[in-house]
Amino acid sequence: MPEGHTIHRLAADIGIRFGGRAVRAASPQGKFADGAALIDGTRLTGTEAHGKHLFLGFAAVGWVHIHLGLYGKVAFGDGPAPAPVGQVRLRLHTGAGYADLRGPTACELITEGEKDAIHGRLGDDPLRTRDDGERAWARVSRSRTSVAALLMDQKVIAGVGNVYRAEVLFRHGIDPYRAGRDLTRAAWDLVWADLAALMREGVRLGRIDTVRPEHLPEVMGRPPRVDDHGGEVYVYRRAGMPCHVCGTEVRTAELVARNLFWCPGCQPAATA
DNA sequence: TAAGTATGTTAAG
DNA sequence: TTAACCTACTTAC
Repeated sequence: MPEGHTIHRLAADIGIRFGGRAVRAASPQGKFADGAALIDGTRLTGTEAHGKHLFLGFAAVGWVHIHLGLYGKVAFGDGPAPAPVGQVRLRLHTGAGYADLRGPTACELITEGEKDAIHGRLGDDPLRTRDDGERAWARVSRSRTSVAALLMDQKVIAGVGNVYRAEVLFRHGIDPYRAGRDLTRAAWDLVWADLAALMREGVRLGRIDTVRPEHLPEVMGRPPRVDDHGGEVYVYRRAGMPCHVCGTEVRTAELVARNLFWCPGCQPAATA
């Protein structure tokens, strides 16, 4: 689940459920027992997301910084909280509802200054209205690194993960191995705007859908995709299967320790 | 029961 | 560049 859209959605959902109220906090699993004890009973004063980082503000204490990593999850429930199931790092609850955090890479209490430092090392986030992609373009346009690697670099662009990376490159017919500096300004502007739109839709739907209406399965005569990541996509995890648009076999390769997917037909390597 | 996999990041070498 | 870490679920034996 966790690319930037998941985190922004969590910031909004936690804000709606618990914002402005005194909340009870506990760490049933024990790994965040000290932090939970400090915020327990204090008021949640704000929530924020930047890229894949989530910040829960408790003005009286500080910020809870959460990073879900690869398999972290938050589960919500209504009513009084039942006995915790599995490894619950942090449980927030009121009489009206609860949220359970499991498996995060990070769940820690930090100061305003430490939070600023995290923002400082993150790049532009397509989901933050204050970010326009200029800083990201400054990095991309000067880099010999592949655009596929740049899109995964949180210092360059924050919140894009393996799914959005693969899908946005497909949607713009960009060869993932093309160097950042070989992208045109116009191509970058389209990629940035598309990421903002796709991810905003991801926040709204709670899943990653990237297939244009004219390529939807009911139009193309193929069965709807059933995949555990939950959305309709062009190339992500479709290695060896025919491209929805041109029929070429989707390829996969490892790039910076992650699985890259692309269609060589729709995203041809530039020829000199 | 064990192994493998996952939308991620960091620290060690 | 490699390994480690966090959890739950699926697949293989």
